[in-house]
Amino acid sequence: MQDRVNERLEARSNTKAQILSAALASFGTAGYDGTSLDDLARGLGIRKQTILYHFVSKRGLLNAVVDRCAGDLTGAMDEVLSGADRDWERVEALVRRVFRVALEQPVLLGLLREVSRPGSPGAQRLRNHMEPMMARARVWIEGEMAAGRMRRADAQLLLISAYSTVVGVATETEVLRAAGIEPTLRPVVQRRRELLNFLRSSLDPRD
Amino acid sequence: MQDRVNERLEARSNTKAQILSAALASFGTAGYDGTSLDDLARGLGIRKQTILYHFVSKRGLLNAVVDRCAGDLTGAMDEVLSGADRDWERVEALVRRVFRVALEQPVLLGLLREVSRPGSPGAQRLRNHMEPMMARARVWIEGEMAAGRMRRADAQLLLISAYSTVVGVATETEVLRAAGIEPTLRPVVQRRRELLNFLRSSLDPRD
DNA sequence: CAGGCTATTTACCAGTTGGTAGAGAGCGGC
DNA sequence: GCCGCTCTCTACCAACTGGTAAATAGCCTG
Repeated sequence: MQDRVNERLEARSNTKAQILSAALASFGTAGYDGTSLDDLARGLGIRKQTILYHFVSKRGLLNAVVDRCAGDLTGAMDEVLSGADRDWERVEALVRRVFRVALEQPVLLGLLREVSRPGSPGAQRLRNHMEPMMARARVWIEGEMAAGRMRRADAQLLLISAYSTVVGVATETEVLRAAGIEPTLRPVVQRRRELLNFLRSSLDPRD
Repeated sequence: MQDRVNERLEARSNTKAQILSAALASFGTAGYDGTSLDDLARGLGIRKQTILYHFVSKRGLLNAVVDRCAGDLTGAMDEVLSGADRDWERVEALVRRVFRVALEQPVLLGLLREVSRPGSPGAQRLRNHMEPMMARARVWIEGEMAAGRMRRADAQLLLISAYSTVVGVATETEVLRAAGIEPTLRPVVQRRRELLNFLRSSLDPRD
């Protein structure tokens, strides 16, 4: 009996999850406007109305996708910000953790890129997710600066610079592919190193 | 008589040029799929069929826009590559020149971003424009390396890294705006400095 | 077995999309 | 005065868009 309930719950989340991940991929590559619900459904072997049943509207689907991605990101950042690392080590851990998420889920980067366009539907929603996390990071950094454990700098601008570097990885991967080069880890690792260097030179008091 | 001819020619290029720049702005902000010919025409106070008369199809319009932008970019690069600067100075001049184009025409960056997505219509066309210029730059850099005037490095990867940094400026501007910060020159200048530092540390033999 | 809930379907719709066909206006050359 | 060229327009269309309404089937509970 309970098995049956589980089975149905699994079946539900299965369809829903499949729609979600297919939508993530499509929004991230073809863009929001470039994605049609009919195509999406066809790709999954279901009818468009099933998508609308689960997510009410195309906009609702986008929101759900954004929510999931933002959750993955803020969750990862949360782990680090609740962790034991301190001072500069924490900054480094944060960067490495975010890059790890990005590398594990390349499609996530595509969506991030698509949705960071101002005026894009979902831009506001992404911002609502990221802002508290950014504010938290900012408060922490500014605290470190005040305590003399980090050099003084514009924390806000620093964070945005870091964020856009991560999104920029998506751009670079695409440029590489467009240039006919199968993307490797190398440029990504290089970007990460650049970002770490930049942050270290801005923040590390030992420099 | 000749006046009349000129007037007509001017009128022609006027409409066509207006369509072109409006399309550039719309493709760069709303994206290709997010741009409708009807809206575009309405914004210009003309009928959609006038657009189609001048550019045959929506795709044709995109191609024309890409051609213009790529022309601006390769033209700028061409100037420098035909100029008097040598060695590292030439690299620096190249970077500064390209950034100048990007700053003078922010919409161009938006289009570049839109069109660098692989699978995007126009991606191939952009590539066809950029490739010869990239190849030329690469040959030159590799020559400098062989002559010992630059340090050895992967010229191809270096160029792509530089290119995606420029495109990344578009991303950053948008992220800034999405974060509610009116974009200023500062982050752009910073990106340019970062890129120059990166290139210098990779190429300048004096380092 | 009746009733209700969940999930998916078929049938349908109004609005928008890019694009075609063709008419008309203004002009210069013959 | 008429032809032909360039440019812009009106009229129209088939295909597709996101979305609504309602039917159906399977399952659990009472």
